[in-house]
Amino acid sequence: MERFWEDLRWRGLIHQATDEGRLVELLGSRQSMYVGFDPTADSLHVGSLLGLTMLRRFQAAGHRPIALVGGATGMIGDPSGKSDERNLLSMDALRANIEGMQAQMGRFLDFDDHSGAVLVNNHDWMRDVTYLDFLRDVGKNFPVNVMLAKESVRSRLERDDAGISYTEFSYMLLQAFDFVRLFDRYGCRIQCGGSDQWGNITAGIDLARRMRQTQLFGATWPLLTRSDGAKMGKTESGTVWLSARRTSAYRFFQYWYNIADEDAGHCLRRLTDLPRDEIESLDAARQADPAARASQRRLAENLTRLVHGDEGLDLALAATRIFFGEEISDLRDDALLSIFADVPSRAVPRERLASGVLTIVDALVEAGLASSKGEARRAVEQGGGYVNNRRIESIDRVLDLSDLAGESVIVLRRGKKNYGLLRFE
RNA sequence: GGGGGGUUUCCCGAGCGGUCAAAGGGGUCAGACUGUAAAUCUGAUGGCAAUGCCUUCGCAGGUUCGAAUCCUGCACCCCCCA
Repeated sequence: MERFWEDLRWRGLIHQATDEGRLVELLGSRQSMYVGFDPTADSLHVGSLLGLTMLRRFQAAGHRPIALVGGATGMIGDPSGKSDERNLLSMDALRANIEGMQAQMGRFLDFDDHSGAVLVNNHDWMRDVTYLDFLRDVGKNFPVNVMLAKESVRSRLERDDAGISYTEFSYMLLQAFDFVRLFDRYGCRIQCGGSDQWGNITAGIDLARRMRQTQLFGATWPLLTRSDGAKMGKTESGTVWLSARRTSAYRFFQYWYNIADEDAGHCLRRLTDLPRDEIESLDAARQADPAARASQRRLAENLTRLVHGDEGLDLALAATRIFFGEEISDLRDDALLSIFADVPSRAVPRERLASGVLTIVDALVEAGLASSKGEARRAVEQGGGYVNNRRIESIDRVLDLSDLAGESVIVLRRGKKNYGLLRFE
């Protein structure tokens, strides 16, 4: 079992751990380990990936992973790492979010397997606890002076402009209580989380010592950051989600494919389950020939397959070839429409195409790729107009039925990456 | 309350009776280059049935063959003196 821990260390996944010697010893037998997830949206995102893959690694090593969805704590809001008081979510929104997240976790964890991954919602045990019971049983064990010393609370108290509500202040107690309950129910002795969770994790360990006279353990991974300072999993256009509905497999693939060279090694180690020797040879290849981007490709393929399956990866690869120049022909409409799922499309009567009156200039405007005919004309004259990825040579070009890329779709493009679809119905 | 300055095309900013759809810069968009990076270079940048026509220079009138440019009134902004 030391090998397992050694691997986690090598991957850079261990930031802090309580009583590491005994923890490693404990891992010599089958254990349960839990990671909590905030139900702040109806989909998990790249930020959740680390926790999911951590659970996965434990399952692969023969332990039982427990994914805890914070149905109760989500109603409160974790102040850790947050500079401002958070808005509370409605019950309905929470329920929808939890359902969405549960649906995605099956990709990462085997819930049927003998090592039985478990999904729990802390609302299930919190909803029946009365306020008075909670204060007597749990609150009694929390010295306020210790709570005030925790980083998550202190940083907020030191601000003149933010402060912290009693509600958020209490968050730590709920998460601590979760740990005790999971110990009671599953014998779970280990909790992992991002380094911002250290305070909450140790709070649970303290509580278990007082309430159950038992020793629990915790470990944190360092928060995944990008070398340029930007947050991992964010782009100019927003969060990178794990749900294909929110972020297409193609865009997900592209996010990883475009990771900076300096970040690629970290991501391979922390997020993929590729073996050490392969990662090290990718490191060497990246040094020798960065332009080949072998690391980024491997990373993108590995994660896209994990999150979107083989089908999703195939789709992303097909879309990548097309978005980077490959001519489009002989494709079916459904393939085109899923590849271009993120691209705006416009329906046009089929007669206009058949009767040979649809000029390329009109088509570009119709597809929303130019805001005026003048702009469309300019684009074509400068060589920036494409039909099915083939450059338009003449401003007099007229579209007809032979230009269809699928049964009823023509793909127009302006410049490098602005696509627009016309559907002829 | 008195005096002065300003309001220009996406932004900044020239223009001070015709040659102004309006210099220059930024941004944006294309093209080349490139590792789907950054930088760089080139071109474009009000609309349209387009050797022309229409709309645009705070708003409304006026002078003139002709106004972003001159005059009058109005609105908003800035500065100075009370």
